[in-house]
Order: sequence, then structure tokens, then C-alpha cells
Amino acid sequence: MKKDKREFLTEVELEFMTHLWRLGQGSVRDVLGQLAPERDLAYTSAATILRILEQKEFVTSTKKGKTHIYKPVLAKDAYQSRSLKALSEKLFDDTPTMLIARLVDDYNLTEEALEEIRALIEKRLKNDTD
Amino acid sequence: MKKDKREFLTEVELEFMTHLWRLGQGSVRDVLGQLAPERDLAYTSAATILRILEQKEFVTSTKKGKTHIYKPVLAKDAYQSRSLKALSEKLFDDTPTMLIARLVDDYNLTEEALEEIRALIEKRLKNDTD
DNA sequence: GACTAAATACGAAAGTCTTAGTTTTCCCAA
DNA sequence: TTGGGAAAACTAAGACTTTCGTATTTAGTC
Repeated sequence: MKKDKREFLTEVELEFMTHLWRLGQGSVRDVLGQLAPERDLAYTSAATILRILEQKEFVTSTKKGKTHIYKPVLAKDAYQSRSLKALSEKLFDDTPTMLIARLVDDYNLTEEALEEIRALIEKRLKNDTD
Repeated sequence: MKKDKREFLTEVELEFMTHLWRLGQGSVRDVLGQLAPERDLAYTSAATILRILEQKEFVTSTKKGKTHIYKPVLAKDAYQSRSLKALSEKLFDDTPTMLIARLVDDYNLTEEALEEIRALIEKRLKNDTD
């Protein structure tokens, strides 16, 4: 018996989902067309990956003529949240402050970026009574 | 021919590294002792995992008496950075601001936590001329 | 120097992931 | 209606991960 629910995408699955998120939806050929030319993946491989994504319920498909059109079930936002949560838990003791500290230390953020983040924090501080 | 360098830890490898990072170093039995009682992993399994970590050069070992003592090669900080960088690139278009925005939205950070982050940002803004 | 208990080394088995070849299905045009 | 071609379904091979059993080595001890 195979589990068809997995919480996280594999490397290749994420690659495909990224294209589907951008496109909104697409056929095997659509996604294949989005890959870099040097990727050079066989059509059948792409089809297999999308079939697996459907089996794992990350996408659904509808038939349009004889071709499947695949559509994400999970929004990119939601997957970002899920991934961040996991990383935070596994590697930062579920303490987002530590995570942000590391990020700010590592990236040489521009002044604009820093201001943007500050604005974001301040907006949160104002709405803290929610 | 097996590649012995891998950039990221697998699930179980991360579990073990987390304990080694906390302990500083340790033998098979030391790490095994750190696992939750319900984990119930055979001694040989733990030994195998540590051997693999050594093969992948995430740890080194020295002999103390007849037992190996394992020690992280890669600091936790460095691995945090590496992981965050990867996540940011793969899922946030390498735009840390987006990542932080998502994080701040998802977690209901306390006022203290938010202040802490703001302080951190402001410190960065001051040192921007580095 | 031989013995014993503990530790290590080896390797196998089951499951997953990635890739792609082969077979089957099915739309549609002549 | 039928045959050609495109798409989907099936299958498989090879690599990696996780787990553990068995065999071998080794550090001390008598």
C-alpha cells in the first residue's frame, strides 16, 4: 500500500510546482516548455512527475480533449508557510526571531530592503491588539 | 562510485546532528541516549547513521579507547545559513523580504518578539556603511 | 597470551525518487 | 470507419535512505 499524502515536495516536484504556480495550470507539454533548454527531460518523465504530483494530491487534473490539464491544489503561499514552519521548527527551535536574525546577518540587505522589513514589523506592532 | 559530499542532511541525519550540535561531540551511545525513549532505534542503526555522516564529511571522529567520538565539522550556524539560503532561493525568488513577510504573517509573534526584530533591523541600518 | 564484552564494519532489505522506455488508449481527419 | 499520431498508463532500472542483523575487531583483564 502506497501512501499518497506527503507533506513536502521533492526537488523535482518543487521544480514542476513552481512552473504550475506561475502558469496557474498547464499540460505536460506546457510545463515541459517552461523548463530551461538544457534541462532536456523526456516527455514521459515529465508526465510521470505530474502523475505522481496528482497521486500525492498536490495537483488535480481535468481532461481537455485528450490531454490532462494540471492545476495546483496547494497555493504557493501555503506551501511557503508550511516549509518555513518546518525549517523554523527543525533548525531554529521554532523561534522565528532567530531565523530572521540569521537571515539578516547572512544577506547583505540593501537599505531599502531593511526599511521595507521595518515597515512590515511596525505595521504588525500597530495591529497587535487583534 | 559514491559521492561522499552532500550539501544537505537527510531527515535522520539532521536529527543526529541536532544532538551532536547540542552535545558538542559524542559517541554512538551518547547520541542514542539523547533520543526520545519512544524512538527505539537499534544501536547498530545509530552507528550506521554516524558512519554515514562521517563519510559525507558532516562529522569527524577520533578514537577514545575503543569507541569513536563524533564531532560536527559544520557548525549549526553555517548549516542554518545554508538551509535558509536554499529555501529563499527555491521558494521566495531569493528575496528575503518576502520570506520575512510570510513568517511575520504566519506566526503570531508577541510584541516582545517584534520589538526584538525591529531592534535587529535598526542595528543593521546603522551599520549599513560597512 | 587467551577470553569476554563492547564496539565497529559489512551488507542486505524495504521503501522512495528520478528518469525514461514500452505499451495502451483515444481523438480526429481522410 | 479506420488508421496515424499524440498522450497517458504501465513498468523498470538505478540511486539514495533508513533500519538492522551478522560477522569481525579490539580493549582490557586474569
